[in-house]
Amino acid sequence: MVQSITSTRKDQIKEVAQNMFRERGYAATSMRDLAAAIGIEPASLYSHISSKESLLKEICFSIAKEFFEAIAPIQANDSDPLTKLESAIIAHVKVITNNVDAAAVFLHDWRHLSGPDLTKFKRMRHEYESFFREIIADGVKQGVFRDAGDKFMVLTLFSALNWIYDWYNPTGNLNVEEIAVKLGEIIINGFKNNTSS
Amino acid sequence: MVQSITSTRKDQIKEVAQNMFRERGYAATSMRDLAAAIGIEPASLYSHISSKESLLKEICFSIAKEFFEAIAPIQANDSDPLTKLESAIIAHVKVITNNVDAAAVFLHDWRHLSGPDLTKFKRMRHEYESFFREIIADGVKQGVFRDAGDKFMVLTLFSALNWIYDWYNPTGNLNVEEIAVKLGEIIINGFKNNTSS
DNA sequence: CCTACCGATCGGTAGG
DNA sequence: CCTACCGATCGGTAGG
Repeated sequence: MVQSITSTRKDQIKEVAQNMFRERGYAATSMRDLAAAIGIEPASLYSHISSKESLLKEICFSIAKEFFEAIAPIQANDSDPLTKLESAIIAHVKVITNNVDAAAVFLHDWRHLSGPDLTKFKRMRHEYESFFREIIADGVKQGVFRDAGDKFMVLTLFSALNWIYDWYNPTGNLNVEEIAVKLGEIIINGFKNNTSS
Repeated sequence: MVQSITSTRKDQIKEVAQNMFRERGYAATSMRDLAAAIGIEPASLYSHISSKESLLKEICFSIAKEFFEAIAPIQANDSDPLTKLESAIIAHVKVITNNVDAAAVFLHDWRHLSGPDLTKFKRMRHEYESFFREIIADGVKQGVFRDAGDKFMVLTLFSALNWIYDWYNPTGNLNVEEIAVKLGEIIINGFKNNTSS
């Protein structure tokens, strides 16, 4: 019913959809649920979007863009693997905590994309992960990180980072910066090669 | 069509359901999909189960039971927090990797439980997490773990562990034991208080 | 375990 | 953005 001043109706649909998709899942959210939450008739949604899946597509790809933009400055920069990984972790965590709903949809409901969108999504995700994998591989090569296998380490890294949306509470007593830094510390400490220290 | 010798039709339904729920999600899996995969008519499913949700319930609670059984011997034992956490992590990871499908359903689709089952599920999960939280709190108190806040640490711990179902491949080149131990090492190393070393 | 079927709900369209 | 509506599919039951 109430529409914020800066957002169009389409943005509002996207926001409400993100929230409902996160809470109930894409498949379990009907267009009727969505319309009711916004306060319009179900059929009216189609004046702004072309299909339920197109809505999912937009959510997934716009948050993907945020992830890439967040790591771009780090990619450009040529610091050591440790500093680089630390910045990348913080950047990644910030994107998630600043967009919990969209991040949850991105991390789960992408499965419901189909055809070329699904293919494109997987390609992007792989590219994104490669950035982290390379930093880790460099760190291992330079002896700063223990060698647990870079593939395994990336998986562990994203495992630790990607579950945040499940428990992060924007109104809780930990702020984004604190979470990002603390989480980064724990993981990096876990990766560090301290057999030699 | 083909029914394994040791399992009843009901077990078979449960197994196929676990797999389909994991792959497509509970809401996106229809009883018709399930019946087709088994090779019987949709209506015939109801000779063995009472409803779609009861199937979800059985999956969620039987894996919950496995989690509790896995940590029971560790609970009984009174070793130091470090050893205890290590064993608990390994036990937890083993349950997940030995039951990837059920674990995925347990970790995600429990949301679709309702009424008293949902309440009971949440209570059990909280109890399970408390076991880990206490070990961590002890470790922090004794100075073996850094103090990042035990609530935050448990969240980080489960974040790192619970995503495994998403990438673990039973036919891959890492076996369960290796994954469990390596993952445990990384996390515990991350928790360790090495400012004093 | 099957045939036959139910009411409810789904995503989406036509036409204004 | 709404009214009116479509064909398809849903979980599940009756009765054998």
